[in-house]
Amino acid sequence: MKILIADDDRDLLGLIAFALTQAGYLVVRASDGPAAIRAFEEESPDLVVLDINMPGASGFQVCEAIRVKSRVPVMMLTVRGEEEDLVRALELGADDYLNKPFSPRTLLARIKALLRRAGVESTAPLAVGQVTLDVDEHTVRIGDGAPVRLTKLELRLLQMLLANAGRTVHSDRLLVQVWGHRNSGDRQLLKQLVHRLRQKIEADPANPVLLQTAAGSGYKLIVE
Amino acid sequence: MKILIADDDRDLLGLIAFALTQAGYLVVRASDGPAAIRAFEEESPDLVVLDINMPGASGFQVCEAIRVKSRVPVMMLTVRGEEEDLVRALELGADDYLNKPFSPRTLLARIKALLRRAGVESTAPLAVGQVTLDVDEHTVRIGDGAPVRLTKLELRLLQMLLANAGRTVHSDRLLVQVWGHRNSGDRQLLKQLVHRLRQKIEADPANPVLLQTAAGSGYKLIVE
DNA sequence: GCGCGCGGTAACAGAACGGTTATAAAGCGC
DNA sequence: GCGCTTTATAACCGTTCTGTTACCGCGCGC
Repeated sequence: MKILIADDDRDLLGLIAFALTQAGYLVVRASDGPAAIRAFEEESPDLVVLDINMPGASGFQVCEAIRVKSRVPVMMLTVRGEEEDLVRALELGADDYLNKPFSPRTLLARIKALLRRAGVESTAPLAVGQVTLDVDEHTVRIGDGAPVRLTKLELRLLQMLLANAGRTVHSDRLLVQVWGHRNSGDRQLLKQLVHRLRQKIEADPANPVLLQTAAGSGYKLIVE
Repeated sequence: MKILIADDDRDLLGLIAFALTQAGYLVVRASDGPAAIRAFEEESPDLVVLDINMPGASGFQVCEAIRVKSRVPVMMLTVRGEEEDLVRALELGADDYLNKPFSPRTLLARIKALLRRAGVESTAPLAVGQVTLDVDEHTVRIGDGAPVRLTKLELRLLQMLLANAGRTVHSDRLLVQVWGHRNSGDRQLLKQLVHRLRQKIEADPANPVLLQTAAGSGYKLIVE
């Protein structure tokens, strides 16, 4: 699990990096905006921690640049009291924020929660009920059938449904998690993706058993 | 999603309630400490917003009372500069705080982030008396009957009635909460929706037991 | 009686929704 | 470039949902 941290305060950067490394994460550092954007593109981390106040490009700009091409979880570091900054960050697509000063323990807890929510916590083969998902290989196996190859989007969709197995996941949330945007007009994309995924994982795609529709809200994966 | 707001400033209370209602949340109000604790127990909200300075029992006491029996997310409203209040609130288990004065937009962004962080996004089935409402699945169960699918509007209506179970909800309020407008000519919409909902949840739709008419004002849900 | 307001019911049409198919555009290895 | 896979866009169809119109029955004041 790779985490990118961007902050111009070298001491703080070192402290955070130490804490995260201890916790078993791989840490990439950047100490200004442009470096952060470059590092993001080169390293494609699983999570990004951004300070708002940075030389070069502010955390806002970095967040915006990241959001254009990715839905990776972003955590913002803010100064207490700067409400407007905070709101702007959240509206730009940041997933969580943390007021300075904070304890490394708090940061770690938040990062874990964020990763869990994004469903990227474990890269190992993920098995729930009949469905066994191998994220590295981009394959699923249903029961003891042959592994089936999935595309990037199919994988992400299935990952989300698997992370919430048995519960309904709303279309809007799926749109955000899979594509990173929420234009409600893009329901067609989801329709298509679900259709294609059903062709691959359902014994009878016309009568889905695993990937069921929750009319009016979204989809859910049935496991027993 | 139900939110309890406790503040002794009626104007502020109204403003917040309006903003949150517009954003699609169900709002429960309290204007002093004891009322807040009572409301918390009766309504079991998904999130609580507490002013620190309140007559009866301070926000601290309310927060403490809530924390004894629940881990629901709590947001404190503080006056800027009162650092020790803030620290005390966080130690008592508050999850976030907001300095007065704040904009409704700020509050909304923070509440969203807090809900996300708490992972409350998927609401557990909401049960009052005979009626069990599962918002995610868009279904109700009456007693131990089979789950019945509801449409979006039916769900919203039932949600509103359930949130005010036992009390009459005025037609105008239902119109605003369900459709977002108040053209009094639109009573017919409500009539229809009530009719359709009764077909689904009443054993004998012609003689409603659960969803009763309050002649001249509105409707109410009977629970015992 | 009559007219009137109110709530309940029925019926229908347009909109919205989900599934499916077809086709275009983008990405990628060669 | 070429061919293949993946992704996006559009169109069609059947079903469900929703808004509208109309009508019925009841209570009430006149």
